[in-house]
Amino acid sequence: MTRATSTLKTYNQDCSDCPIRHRAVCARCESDELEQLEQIKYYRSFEAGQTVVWAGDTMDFVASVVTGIATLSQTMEDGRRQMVGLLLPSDFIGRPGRSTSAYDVTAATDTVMCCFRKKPFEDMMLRTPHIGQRLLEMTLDELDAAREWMLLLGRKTAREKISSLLTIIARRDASLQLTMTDGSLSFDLPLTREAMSEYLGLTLETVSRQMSSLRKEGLIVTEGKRHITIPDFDRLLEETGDDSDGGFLM
Amino acid sequence: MTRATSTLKTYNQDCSDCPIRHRAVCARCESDELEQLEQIKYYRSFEAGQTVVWAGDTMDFVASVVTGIATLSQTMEDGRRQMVGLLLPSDFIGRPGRSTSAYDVTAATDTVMCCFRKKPFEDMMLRTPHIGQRLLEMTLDELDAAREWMLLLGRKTAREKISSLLTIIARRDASLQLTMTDGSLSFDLPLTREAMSEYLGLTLETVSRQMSSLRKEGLIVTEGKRHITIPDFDRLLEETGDDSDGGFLM
DNA sequence: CGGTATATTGAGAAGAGTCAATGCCTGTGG
DNA sequence: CCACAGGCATTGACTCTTCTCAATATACCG
Repeated sequence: MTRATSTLKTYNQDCSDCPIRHRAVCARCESDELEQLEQIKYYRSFEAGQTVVWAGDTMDFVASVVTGIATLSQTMEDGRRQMVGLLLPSDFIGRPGRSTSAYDVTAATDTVMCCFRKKPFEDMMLRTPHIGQRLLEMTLDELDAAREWMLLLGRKTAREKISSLLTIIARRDASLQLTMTDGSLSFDLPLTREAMSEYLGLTLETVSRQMSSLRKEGLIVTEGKRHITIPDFDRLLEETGDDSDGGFLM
Repeated sequence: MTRATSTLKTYNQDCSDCPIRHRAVCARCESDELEQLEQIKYYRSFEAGQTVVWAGDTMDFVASVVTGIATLSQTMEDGRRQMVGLLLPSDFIGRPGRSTSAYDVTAATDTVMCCFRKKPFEDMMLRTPHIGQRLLEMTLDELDAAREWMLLLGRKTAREKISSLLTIIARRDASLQLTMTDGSLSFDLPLTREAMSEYLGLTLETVSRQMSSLRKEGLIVTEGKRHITIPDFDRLLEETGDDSDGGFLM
């Protein structure tokens, strides 16, 4: 692997500049602990579409997503695929104490990861409770997310599934940063139709049809293939099947 | 709450006699740590069908399932329900650091739980790494299980879903204890058809039809409503859609 | 022995899948 | 700078699985 690109260089300096410093597995670390982590960390970048590891392959590192989006998916013998996780910046990849990956890990967009060599990381976990504590917290959050996704996969209609996915991505983009003006939200879909279908347990065609149907009804506006605007977020929310008032609004 | 029943008494003595001693959240505890846990633990029993907590209710305890089976499920406004977890003996209920339950917790069979008052348990977690470590391990296992279930919910056919559920229950019963004679397995289904349908993301009628179909083809034999015999486990395994050789056989 | 829960079965409707054709961006090379 | 290729997305027609609604049947409880 060649020298880090300039994008990478930006991060390769110092944990204190890191955009995910306070949300990742290192969130609770003190500065001396961060120094130790810096000894065993290195950055890797992946292009959109590139596979990070295949299910069953040995993984000699664990990692945090710094920028970009990665996906976890499972494949059946006959090729049916189901995405089982969507990894956003600060999310953790790999399982301490296990040497192989249980899932295919793929970069959905261009992605930068902060990797730790597995053995040193595991050793450090033993003497640094802050890491294990934070990892427990993050794992519990992921478990909640997985369970919410189970409800979507098991019980929601195609239209509800699409609406749910769009609101989730919109919410995330809105909270993490950008783009709300008059009350409308607008963002770039980081997933292809195929990736969406793998996430939602649908076929690509059904995804496409439902997107068209939402577009025809004015619930979303599309621009090019991937840019989405949601003129009225609450109206889209009503299509998700979720408790409209219950959950927190962004 | 009245005095413990005779069944409860059996457990109420001593962690060292506990049937889940080496698998539950306390698995790694030393004897002095167990003594501390004994100070804050108490047993509760639930009858089949009884609700342990409703989603949204405050939960002032966390618990381990000692005997029996409990379920976690989510409900949509219009009544659609999806089970998101099946809790077997040694599984953990509740989330440290959260005061309300995210799910309905229901006893599927008569169940005994070893409960810990939440606040003392959380305090103890802070000074007892063994507990947090074990909980992390268990949570990662649950996350894996949830992700496997996502594949089932998103991609498997009704027949594959039923076969998968039956093999999972059969495997568990076989490993935990009993009943294999000539190569056939036999066990009591701990779930009603309705509970099965909630778990599998199907309707009750579809569950029933698929059970009948498996019965007609001789893949299972039923006796009464709930007792199942699997004459040829491998043959049933082929119906699950899973990698036949890959995974460990019981 | 009857009553109530639970489970089975049937017929028809509906949602999503399949197969196939067409359309639309993006980026590359002439 | 334009044209065209290749990947991605859309749309259509038809099929098939699963759901829905409704009627029985069967097991389990007192």
